[in-house]
Amino acid sequence: MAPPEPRAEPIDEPDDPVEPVEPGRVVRVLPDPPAINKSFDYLVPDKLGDQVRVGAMVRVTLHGRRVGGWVVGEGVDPADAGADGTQARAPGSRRTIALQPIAKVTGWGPSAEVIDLATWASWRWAGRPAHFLRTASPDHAVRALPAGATAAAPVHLVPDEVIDAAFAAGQAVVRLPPAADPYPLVLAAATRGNALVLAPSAVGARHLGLRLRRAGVPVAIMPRDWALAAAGATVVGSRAAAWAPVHDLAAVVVLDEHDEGWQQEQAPTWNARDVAVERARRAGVPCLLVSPVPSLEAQAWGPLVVPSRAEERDGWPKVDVIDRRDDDPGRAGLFSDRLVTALRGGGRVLCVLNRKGRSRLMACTSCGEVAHCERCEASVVLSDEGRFDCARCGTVRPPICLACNGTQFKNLRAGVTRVREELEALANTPVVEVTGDTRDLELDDARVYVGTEAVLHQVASADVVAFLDFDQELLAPRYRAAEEALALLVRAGRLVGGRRGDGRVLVQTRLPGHEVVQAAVLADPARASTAEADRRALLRFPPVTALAAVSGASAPMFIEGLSHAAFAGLEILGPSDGQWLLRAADHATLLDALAATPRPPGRLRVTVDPLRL
DNA sequence: CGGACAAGCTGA
DNA sequence: CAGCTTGTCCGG
Repeated sequence: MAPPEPRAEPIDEPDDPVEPVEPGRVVRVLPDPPAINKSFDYLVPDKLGDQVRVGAMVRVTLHGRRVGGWVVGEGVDPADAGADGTQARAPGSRRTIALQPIAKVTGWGPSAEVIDLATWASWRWAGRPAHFLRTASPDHAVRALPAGATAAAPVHLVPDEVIDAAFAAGQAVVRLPPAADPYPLVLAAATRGNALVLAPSAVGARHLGLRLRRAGVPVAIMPRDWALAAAGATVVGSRAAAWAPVHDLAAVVVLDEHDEGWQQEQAPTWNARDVAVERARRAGVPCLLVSPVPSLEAQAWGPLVVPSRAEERDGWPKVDVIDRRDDDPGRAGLFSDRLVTALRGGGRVLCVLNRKGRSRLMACTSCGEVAHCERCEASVVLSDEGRFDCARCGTVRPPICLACNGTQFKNLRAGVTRVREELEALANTPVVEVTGDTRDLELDDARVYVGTEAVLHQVASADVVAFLDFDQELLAPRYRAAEEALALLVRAGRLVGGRRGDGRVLVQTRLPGHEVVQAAVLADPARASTAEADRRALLRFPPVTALAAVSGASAPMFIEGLSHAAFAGLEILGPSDGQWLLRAADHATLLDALAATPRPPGRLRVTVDPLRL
């Protein structure tokens, strides 16, 4: 033996060599580093016996080092080892394993229900269970749960046939217009027991929670009140709260279901709305998805409950459409007379100009029509070969105006900084520029703002919201562009209020007849969604199909394995820019194929339900 | 993840 | 062939 060199760090491990284990409680632990995609069995020391249960967060020794983990199973028989789902123990190998004891119990963690949900999510978004369990875990160790909150105090509930219809359906998509207050619906859910209520922004969720609390409802506001949520209360939060513990789940409500923020941007691209829906399904409790502009996904999921025509109309803003085809397609295009009047009118004006991305728009010099794809309506760009290329569906056509057969086109674009200066001159007042990374400094000083859509998030209210170039939203080369554009109008509508007030939304466009514009003008979202549903069906985009994008260094090998197995109903498209696209008629076909294909080592990025292609 | 160990690359 | 880098495997 080498001379005992003093160890740099004294690790206390008195019971080093574990002897062949006699009876005792054994639990299965999933280590916390997501890369260890495997669970292991551990012994429960007697003194920890009362704290170790499924969902407990523990620390264990793995390969000589301490890692955190979750107890995901109990009462396992160590004889039938091979602890994980991915790889069964080699047949014939009968080796007994010297089990290590659990080193420490950190505290409470996600419940068995949420652990099962994480297993489902790892299939649904091709991710690691540890990733979801991390999201589902408290940010500080929870040693003990507080006393469970008692039943809600009596609350005055406004009888409302929309609410009744929604809950009667068990699962429903509730279409409430932008200016409508969803609070009565949330309150109705909370009076049924411990509800899970999700709102897209943390601030909005907090306000909602405080409002419920004032009404006497016991409320846990996530992520701070994790322990209270686990003990029993109505749980309110934003995206991560889809994973909150809820003691005796009675109902699920997702507000602004259409919001793209529900989906996580990096893989696994899980969607909180879909997690909430699955949760409600598993618990057998009512689930309501609320939105002024229900997504096609939601509409494919559940029945639509709609308020009266009059109520819905009142909840949409007055929308003025300004047809820019009448303008000189050159410089004056961004500043219509109507806009100038609004700028000089005295109220607070927000001007929205999304200059993100490289979207170059071409307009016909003779008639002003924006060059767009004849197949899918997206804007097209002039390729080096002198043809129009559609970035969305790939259709190529000769550069001829679809409206007047003109062959001359002008490149339209404007920098936001110059626009700010011009607005300042036109309005004769200081104009503040707001972008994604603007801090909320002297924001309320100004009367006129200009910026990307961030301006709609950072300013609380306005008299006028003007979209300087709405075509950029309508024609963006993303397959969800129409839904995203309508969502912007919803946001604008909330800032200016319903049509009984004085607020207005100005839409400058060369496509005044576009169904998204018409949907807002007529307060009828169905106009947009029926047109969009047809287009998606034609192009075989979700929700008619299910998609996944595969990229990264080891993508070629993964794709090879996938195509070798020749899964029925799975299409493999690409590669384009090093990215493959997988398409199937439904998620089950797509995800079962992904799950059945071994992952090669190396970087592999699988994006299920990509928002852009 | 991170340690163990095996298989390759380099240098004299 | 030592000595080091790079890769693959595996953990209870």
